[in-house]
Amino acid sequence: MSLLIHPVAPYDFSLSCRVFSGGDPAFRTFQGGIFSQVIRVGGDPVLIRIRDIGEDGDTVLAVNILPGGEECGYCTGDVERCIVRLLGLDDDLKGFYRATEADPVLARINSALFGLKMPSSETVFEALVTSIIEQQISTPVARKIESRLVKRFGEEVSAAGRTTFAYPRPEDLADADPAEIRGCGLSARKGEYIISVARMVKDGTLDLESLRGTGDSDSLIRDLCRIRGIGRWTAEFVLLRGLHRLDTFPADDLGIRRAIGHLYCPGEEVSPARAREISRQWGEWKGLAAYYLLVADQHDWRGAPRRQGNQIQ
DNA sequence: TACCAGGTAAAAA
DNA sequence: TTTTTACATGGT
Repeated sequence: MSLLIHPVAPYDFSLSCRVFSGGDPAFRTFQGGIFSQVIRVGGDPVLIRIRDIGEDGDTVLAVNILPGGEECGYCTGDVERCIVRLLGLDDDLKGFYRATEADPVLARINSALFGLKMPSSETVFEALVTSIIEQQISTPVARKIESRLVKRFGEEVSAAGRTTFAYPRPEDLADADPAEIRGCGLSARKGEYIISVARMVKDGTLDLESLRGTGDSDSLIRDLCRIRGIGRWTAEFVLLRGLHRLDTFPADDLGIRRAIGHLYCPGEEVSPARAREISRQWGEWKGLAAYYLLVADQHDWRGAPRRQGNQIQ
């Protein structure tokens, strides 16, 4: 099975997927121009592989879906909607570029990273688990731990001669043995947070998906912070990655403050308050601006990454 | 070898 | 009320 998707221009597929290169092929990766990940369609896990077959700067995405036999009951429309959300294909970057052109630092970055869109997680729950894993530890370490968690608790899909895994659902983690989560490299404490959130979602106490499109970002952050294990930093990343709220600016984040330091005030320590102050000029696009700054900082303008393996998603 | 890294909740002061 | 402390792993 296959389908074609035409993203809203401008969109640079290869640049936008670079964040996934180095990812575990058993879970999600970008390798040889192909993005691959297991997603759920109608509850069933399928492996999707995406490449850009557009010509003359026009981006057209060809999606290969496995398994692809007639007996597979999925609807390609659902697959398309999922991918559009996953890669942010409907986002219109022109509005962002216009809103930030007065900032000379960002204006330069925007032209270097023209067509970069911010991806999202498939579910809000996934964004929450990822963000809990990333608390305090470095990104490369977090990715390794997450990869172990996915392979241990995610549903397996065998296709194209490879074994891949869907991201664990709440029901996959709700009754997990804490020792096994601990065995993936998480602290016992983070394991408690994850199991407790998974149970609340499973038994219906907490409906994370219903947060989409409801309420202003500040009240969503306040609501999420009531959950044990979720502080402001985690809540803001859930909004950014899980709800694709491009106005959310995680000012407490060390990486963002470091990027602002490098790009706006070299040699200076940037406090969260100072970071917030600088972000004010980006209005409703603060979150996407932060993403651009992180990518620019990591890739050292337009060359090789500054630090190998240090990636955002 | 230590020490630090996209934090958080609980303990101690 | 505000300030420490423990936590996990892997890179430097």
